[in-house]
Amino acid sequence: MYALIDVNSFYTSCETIWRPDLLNKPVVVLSNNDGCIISRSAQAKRLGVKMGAPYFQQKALLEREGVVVFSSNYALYGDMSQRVMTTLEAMCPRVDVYSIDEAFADLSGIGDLETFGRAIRDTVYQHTRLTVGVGIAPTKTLAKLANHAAKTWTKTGGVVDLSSPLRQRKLMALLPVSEVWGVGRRLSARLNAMGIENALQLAQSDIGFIRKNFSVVLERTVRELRGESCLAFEETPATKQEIISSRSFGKKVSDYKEVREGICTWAARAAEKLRAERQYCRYVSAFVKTSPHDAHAPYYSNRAGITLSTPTHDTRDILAAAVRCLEAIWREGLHYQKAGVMLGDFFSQGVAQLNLFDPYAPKANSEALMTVMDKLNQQGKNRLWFAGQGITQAWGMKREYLSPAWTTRLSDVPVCR
DNA sequence: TCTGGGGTCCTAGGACCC
DNA sequence: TCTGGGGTCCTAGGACCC
Repeated sequence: MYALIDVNSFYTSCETIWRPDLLNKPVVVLSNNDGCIISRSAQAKRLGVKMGAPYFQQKALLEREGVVVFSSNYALYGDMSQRVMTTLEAMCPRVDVYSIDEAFADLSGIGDLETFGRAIRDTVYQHTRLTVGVGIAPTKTLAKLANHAAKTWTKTGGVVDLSSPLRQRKLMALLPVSEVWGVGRRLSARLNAMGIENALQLAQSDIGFIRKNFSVVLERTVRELRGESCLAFEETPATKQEIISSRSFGKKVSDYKEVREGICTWAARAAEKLRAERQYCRYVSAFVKTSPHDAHAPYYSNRAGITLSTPTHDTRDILAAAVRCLEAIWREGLHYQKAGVMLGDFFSQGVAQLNLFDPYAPKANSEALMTVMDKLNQQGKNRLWFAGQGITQAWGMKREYLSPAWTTRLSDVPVCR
């Protein structure tokens, strides 16, 4: 059984903890550049303030209703998130941190689930003054649904135990498909057109039909709704596969130098993140966009990427590559709204640097790897750093090329992240 | 005038090789 | 030069999440 624990109105709650005078007042938090509303207190929601809406569109409403507005403070939210997760980790045997304000917990071996859910709620509140909702169910997708119910219906006291299939069906019949985790706007529209309107109908639809008309992703969702666990519990965070650093300019920019400056700043930031991950990258790309909202000018969005011959984490290399990309996509006379840098194709430093064989040969065979492993074991060097997709990618190899024999062998080696 | 900043996964289609 | 199928690899784009 899983629990999904998530903090109510996380960003606004973080702000109001330090401002008791704002308790029970309408409060919102804005995105970078004060562009959009990304968090609302319960009172702000009640006033009809929309999630994700541009600030300038809601400004009149906010002023009229006396809503208190904060710019975002990610350092604070990160810190508060840490405290919540630490509390959860102390209470639950295994915790899968899903985002800054939510985590799945494995509840196997716990007797009274609902009582335990309340204990989580109370303890997190004592430690952080933040209120969480707890949804309990046999799969992640159902736990999400239970959590939604816990938040929507106050009489639940913020905890919903959905272990019984009967209760699962009852709840699903009440919820529109759009509330299901993994079903967004587009999918909802398509499902509705086929007569699938609530979560229960989705759960009872034919797997083959879903697979044929949609994708394996939605198939997994359907199975999860039926109580078949398809999404793995991930205690250790997966290594990143790409790093993005980007920002809106907050105004229209047409000067090449100004855009280039932005690209350089973000390239440097991306390189920092890369080093913090102890990774090296081979792929560097830059992108620019004009405003998609401007009705008078045509929309332009482009990106270009370069694959370097050697993986690097050096700011200068990454910056130079990003500027070369920018030169390829730059168009004179446009008003740019946003630009950024993306890094990918990660490698890790480690065995590859022993030069026992060409680390980037695409089809290096598993025999060679076995030799490397043996040598490492002999030398007592059993600490490796793996890349994005584990060691397969560190060597520029595909998983298919690996024999099961040495995959097993690998599991004996401690992995450092 | 002002419209976030990250991420993930999957699929289709083109290039290329045999 | 024509024809064609099968396979791999890569990229772009779509959809979703918070």
